[in-house]
Amino acid sequence: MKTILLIEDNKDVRENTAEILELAHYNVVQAENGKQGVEEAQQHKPDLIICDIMMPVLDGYGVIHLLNKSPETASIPFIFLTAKSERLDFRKGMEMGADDYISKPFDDIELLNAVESRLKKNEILKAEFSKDVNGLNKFFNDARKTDELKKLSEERRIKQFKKKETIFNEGNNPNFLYFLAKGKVKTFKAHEYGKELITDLYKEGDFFGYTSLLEEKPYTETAEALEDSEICLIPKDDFYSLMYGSMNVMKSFIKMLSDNIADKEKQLINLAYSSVRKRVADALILLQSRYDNNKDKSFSISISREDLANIVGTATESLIRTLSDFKEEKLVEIKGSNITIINIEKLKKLRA
Amino acid sequence: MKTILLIEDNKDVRENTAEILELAHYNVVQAENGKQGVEEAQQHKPDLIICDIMMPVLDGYGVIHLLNKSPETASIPFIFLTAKSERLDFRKGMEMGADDYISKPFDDIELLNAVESRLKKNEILKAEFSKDVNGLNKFFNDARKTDELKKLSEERRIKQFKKKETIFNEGNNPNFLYFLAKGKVKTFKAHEYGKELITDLYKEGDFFGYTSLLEEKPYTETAEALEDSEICLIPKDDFYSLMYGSMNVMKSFIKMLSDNIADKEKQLINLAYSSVRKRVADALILLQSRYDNNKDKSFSISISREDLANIVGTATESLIRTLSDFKEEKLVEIKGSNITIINIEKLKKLRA
DNA sequence: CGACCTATTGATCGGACTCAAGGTTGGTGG
DNA sequence: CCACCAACCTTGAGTCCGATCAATAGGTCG
Repeated sequence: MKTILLIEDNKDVRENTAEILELAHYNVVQAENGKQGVEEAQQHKPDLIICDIMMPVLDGYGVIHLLNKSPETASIPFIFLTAKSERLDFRKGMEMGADDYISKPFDDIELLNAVESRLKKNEILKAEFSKDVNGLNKFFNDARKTDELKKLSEERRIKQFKKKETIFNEGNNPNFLYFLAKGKVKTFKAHEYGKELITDLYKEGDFFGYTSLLEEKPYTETAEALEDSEICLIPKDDFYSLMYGSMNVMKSFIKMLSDNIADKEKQLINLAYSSVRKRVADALILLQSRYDNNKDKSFSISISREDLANIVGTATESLIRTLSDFKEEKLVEIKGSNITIINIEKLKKLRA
Repeated sequence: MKTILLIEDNKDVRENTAEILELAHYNVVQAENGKQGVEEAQQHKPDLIICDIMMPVLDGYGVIHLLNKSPETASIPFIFLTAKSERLDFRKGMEMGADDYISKPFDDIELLNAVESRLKKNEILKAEFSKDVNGLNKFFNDARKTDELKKLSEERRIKQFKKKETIFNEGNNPNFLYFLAKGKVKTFKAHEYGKELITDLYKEGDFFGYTSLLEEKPYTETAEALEDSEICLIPKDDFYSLMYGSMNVMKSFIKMLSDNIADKEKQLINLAYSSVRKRVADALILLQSRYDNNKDKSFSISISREDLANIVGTATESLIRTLSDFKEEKLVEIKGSNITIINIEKLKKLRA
């Protein structure tokens, strides 16, 4: 059940409004002034806040300003309630980050509509889009379902790519966001002849190619299918209108990008100071975490030695020698190009 | 002179409004329907758009939707003009990314106020916050000047840090955004005893420590003063309210973070496949680009060999040998801990 | 001026790269 | 269905870059 925090100094209005909301099966927390409201918000983490503007002690603007100070409360949908439907008020409220506006007097329908549409919008974004790329994907998937743009997704071009086929090239100008419907894809940067460094690996359900769209610059990497794949090309315009259409979407992106930076920095220090042996262990664990879906059984993957070497950032031969060592130490099993991880725990200890 | 695009189908209203704006010394481009308006927007790149909602051919919502499709036009401030001050309209408009709302009939003052406040807000952000950290800094500086939060900046704590003093530690929880008023600072990740990798270098006027704030996680790196420094500690709440307060700020951040990722990826491939010699050349160029202010004279910097080695990601001795080579090749001059770059061109060729 | 830190040079060692060759695997066409 | 080819995997030997250890020289700060 959703919790709504209602901040309103007029007792009649407050109780009336609360009643309407409660009849619609919301859990309502009431506060009779701004200061109390802020405290309740911090304590209860409501799903939505409805707040009067003119109040003693601390007015509505003050409330939103204080709540914006912490990321936790800043992302709670915020609806202003005001007696005078004056434009100036409204403008100030919107600038400070309110999501909606209801002017008194209002009827039940109007109130509930605003509340519901706001909650629904936020729902999409709630599913913690932080950790990793998966977050982004979930976000896109969900967004597509509800967004008005969904009609566009139906016109999406689906293209087939053969194993080893190039999807986009370093230096090209980005025109699409890519969605991997089926298969596996790698993105890499080329150095000299034959030397690549794989910057990312994608699996079914992943989106890729968005960093260059965000930078509005040519691709700095090349994408290639690791196996036969089906890929949807989503016009960049759709991506942009989705991106720039909502503050919450942007928040998710900022978080995701920061995480990405942290990852790369970790990778940097490993490349600088860790031995190939450690880095190979790391790469195997990365593969497992990315491609393993039933965590119960032991994980195996078919990957070319060259690709694996390019993840680690070493020569193919060096990689193979390390893998052979791992085999002797009974950490992995090898059958052709297929690698099975037997002892993930030992591998994890090894990489540190 | 600022250019304003006015999209309005009613001839009287349009010409009247245009006249008001022209009297206020704006350059006004007129369009009499949505379709034409979009074309004009793409062609003229106006500084602001005022647009009616109800229009034949293509209505105001259609206009904003189309403009949002391209980053160039998406960032132009957008003001809706509407006859009916209905909440539903307004709500829809705001959701689609309009920045403000003016309802007809309006008087001169109201119109001009809205226009000016919007232009001013955008001004702050216009200065291309892309390329590098400098962008961020400029942004913060400008933002501080105009933002209502400026009063808070006066209560900021200024702290003195001695050379080699730690500012924050890996694993600590972030509570501040740091502003380097004077001195030099490095951030680095530690690996084993004595092995560090410098992830960033800051100079006077730079902000740092924001990635961990964005991630809302403990620091993944340590910050240390390279020389005696003066640093302002800005409470994280202030940072958050600034961040989450505006869509444009967030856009700048997204761009900046994407650029940062691209940088790190470049660094990654260098660490993986380039020789120490190349990487040293690269590091010297980095130092020059970061710390050189009068580009005419040859650039010199005083930096410990250990720190330089930690930028490159190599052992101190290896770095020194390479530096000695460079000295013999007349690329640099060395006096104690002071390094002067003599031939930057050759260095640049070398690093590739 | 002495203690301590930093820079430099030398010698040695080892990890990882390169080149080379032989073994496997899988796919294709006869 | 088999033979053959190409691509890939694996192992070996040699080499070199860069790390490490050690010792000395140069600077700096109290």
